[in-house]
Amino acid sequence: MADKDTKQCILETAERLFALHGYHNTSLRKITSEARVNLAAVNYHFGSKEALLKAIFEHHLIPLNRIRLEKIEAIRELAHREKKSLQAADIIRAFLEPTLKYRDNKTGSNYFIALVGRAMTEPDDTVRNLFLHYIKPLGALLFETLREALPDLQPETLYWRLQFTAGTISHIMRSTGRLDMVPEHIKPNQDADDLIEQLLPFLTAGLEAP
Amino acid sequence: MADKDTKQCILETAERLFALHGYHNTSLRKITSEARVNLAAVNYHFGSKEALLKAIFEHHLIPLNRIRLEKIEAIRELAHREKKSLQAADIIRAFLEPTLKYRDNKTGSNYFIALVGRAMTEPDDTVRNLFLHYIKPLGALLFETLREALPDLQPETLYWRLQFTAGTISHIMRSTGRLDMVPEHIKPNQDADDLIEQLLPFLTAGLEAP
DNA sequence: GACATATTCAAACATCTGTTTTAAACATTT
DNA sequence: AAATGTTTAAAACAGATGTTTGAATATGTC
Repeated sequence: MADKDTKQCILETAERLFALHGYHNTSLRKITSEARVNLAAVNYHFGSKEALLKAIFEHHLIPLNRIRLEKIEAIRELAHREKKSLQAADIIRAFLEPTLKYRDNKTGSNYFIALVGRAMTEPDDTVRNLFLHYIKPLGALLFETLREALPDLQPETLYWRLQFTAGTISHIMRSTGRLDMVPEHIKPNQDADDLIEQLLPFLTAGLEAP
Repeated sequence: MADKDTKQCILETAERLFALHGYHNTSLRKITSEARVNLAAVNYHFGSKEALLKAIFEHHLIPLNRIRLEKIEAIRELAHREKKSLQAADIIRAFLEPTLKYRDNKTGSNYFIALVGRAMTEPDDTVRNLFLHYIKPLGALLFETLREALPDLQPETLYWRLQFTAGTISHIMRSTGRLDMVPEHIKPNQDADDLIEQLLPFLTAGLEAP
């Protein structure tokens, strides 16, 4: 870590620590000591702790969001072009696949997805507002597109079901290791592909429920 | 607030502030100034900030958990006695109803449910471990009971679907006011009864999905 | 009333937080 | 080689945090 340049070191360490322990429970001293750089380096390179978080967000979320937007739009246009009806399962998959596979890539940024999963639930405005800024357009597109796929659903019902879906997905994103709360004797697979195959039937059935 | 006894004042104020802003973002000074008591009163009456949180948890969660356990057991026994098959919807309802209706009661402890919803996602061990201590037996019972209701499901699949369910429910519990992220023009109803009628079909369909 | 106990209060404590400062080291260009 | 801009380093700053202290006040008991 020490041989790479300081800025990148800070970025990667902060990303990991923010994801594991949350934004507020991670002090600049923890970051800099673990990254083996000087404390003042954060304020020098990024300006402030908040700006560091923003840098992390933009670094990952802008490209990730572009992929997700494109995939959803593609599904939509394909259905329009072929005059077929939009499938809720396809829409959800278009959102889930880039998200969960992002966690499995080897670029050393495996922790980012957990950080985003956390961002949604952070009680503090700093993190949540930053997150909302990037996610709102995607939420709106998802709503619109699902509205086409499920035209019989009341808008209020779709609103709720999208909320429920968001709750499920953020919960899964947040959890890096083992999920407590339920039995110990089960060792579930957490690979992106397996997880998607578990999530899709659950969410699709929920969204399409009578 | 000032006329009631100090201990109760602290308890209620802390409960509300913890629920609204999280455990770590709520300082003892915020609590005591809003409750109009002296700063030292918390440590005098409860011993520490953590012990205060524990007192809040025990005050609500022990009776609430007893109700939820009894309801689930009742559903189970009823099905056994009448030789009917257990319904996933009934089990989920037995859990949801006491939980969400707890939020609507007038005892002035409307904020507790949000606090519990938050507890699950807190990055810090203090809060999460405390919460897990109280919730684990209930999680185990839910797993067992749902296993009976859905005997065709692989245990791993049920594990995941219970996780997804937990994500949805905690997300809903956490949100006191309006949920951001999706369209502004929709004004959903948040009453316990309406919410349950929205949640039940979604979760049941998800759990029973092929 | 007088004593003992329980509670409140203001002040201080030690520690941690993000940030700033000042000087030194390094690199690059002139 | 001197000058300039960039990066690191140690120290200090100002503010917030949970907790403790010791005196003052209230409450209850004989």
